[in-house]
Parts: sequence; C-alpha cells; structure tokens
Amino acid sequence: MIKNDIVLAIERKTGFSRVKALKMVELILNSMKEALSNNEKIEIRGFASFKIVPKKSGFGRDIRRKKQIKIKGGKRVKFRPGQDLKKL
Amino acid sequence: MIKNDIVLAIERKTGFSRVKALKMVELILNSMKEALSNNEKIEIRGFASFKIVPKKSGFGRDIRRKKQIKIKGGKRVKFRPGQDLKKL
DNA sequence: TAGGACAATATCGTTTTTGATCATCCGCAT
DNA sequence: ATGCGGATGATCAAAAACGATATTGTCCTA
Repeated sequence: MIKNDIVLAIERKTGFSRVKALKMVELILNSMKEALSNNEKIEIRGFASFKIVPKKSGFGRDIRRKKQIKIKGGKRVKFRPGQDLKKL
Repeated sequence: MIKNDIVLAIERKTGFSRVKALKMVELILNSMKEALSNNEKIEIRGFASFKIVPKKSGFGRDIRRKKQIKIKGGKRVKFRPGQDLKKL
C-alpha cells in the first residue's frame, strides 16, 4: 500500500476529489510529523503510539571496510503497535 | 498528541465539522490497519514504512516467578521512519 | 463528562534492531 | 508517463526491544 492507495480509499468512501482526498492525507501526516518534530509523543488508541527517545548506540559497522564506525547520538522515533496491530 | 488533536487540526484547517474530521482520521487509520491485516506493507515516502515480519517463537521471562515463559511465534509490525522522521 | 478499555512501566534473558554505505528498486510529484 | 529523490538490503557487533502480569495512568466512546 502506498499513499495513493489511501487517497483512493478516501475518494471512494467519501466522494471527495482525488486532490481533496490527498490534501486530507497530507494534513494528517503533517500533523503527526510536526508533533514529533516538537519532541511530542503521539498516542492513538487501537492503532499505535510514537515517541521520541534519545539515541545512545555508539557503534555501527562499515560493510566494505569491515570496520566499526562511530555513531553520533541524536533522536529516534520509537514505534509501539496498538492493540489492533498486535493481534493480526 | 492524541487522536483528537489531529481531528482539531483538520477541523481548523479545512472548516470541517468535528464529526466529519474524525471520520477522515478514522478512514485513513482503518485503511492502514486493513492493509497490515492483509500482510500488506505500507510505504509512504517522507513519513515511514510499515511491514509485517514473522515473529520467532522463543522464550521470555516472568518477573514475579523469575521463570522462563514460552513465547509463541506470530506476526509483528515493523516500523521504519522515513527521511523526515530521521532528521528531527 | 465519566467510566471502561487500552497503554505505560518494571524486570531479565533471548531475539531483533541499529547504523554507514552503495547499488538497485520504487514512490509520487510534475 | 517519466525522472528524481527517497527506500531497501547486506554486513557485524553492540544496544535495545520483546514477552507476561499487575498496577497506575490516560485516551476516547457513548
């Protein structure tokens, strides 16, 4: 499923134009991205929760050179599936 | 951020009623849940991708009794943040 | 608005992810 | 429909998530 599939579903179930449906999807996704940008967690019962956590891992690995690489800390988005997504 | 915050954002930016805005959010979330239920992966550039991966059955631990517990295999939703969510 | 359903937390050993990079694949805006 | 920019996969070691359960906290439907 790609973004367009969601847009088509909206279009089909609401009668909205494709452009309007796309706008809806973008609005929602942008709201979520913005919240996460502000280090805000998102919790949607029955779907999932997203939360910003500090990144602590310090080493990775370079395949080609087969050597360890330093990884600078930062932030990550931690995803936790909700109930509906746990019992698939 | 909770579901209602998204609904309010939609309401504010589109002028939709709260009920209609809620319906939009539900539609989108349900589309995604349905896709995952069908073992379909979801990929939305700039946001994230979700994919069903098999869960290996193994062992866990019961805190109270301090004993091992059997964990039956199954499916999990694997989340991978997109570019916009990686450079927060 | 209130209560019922759902999520967070803590714990420990095993399973899974992370992270850089390049080549290949593909979403999606034009 | 086409191309550009973004996503995937592979690799290895270290770091983090997962799982059951009861309790505490909170989302969200009626």
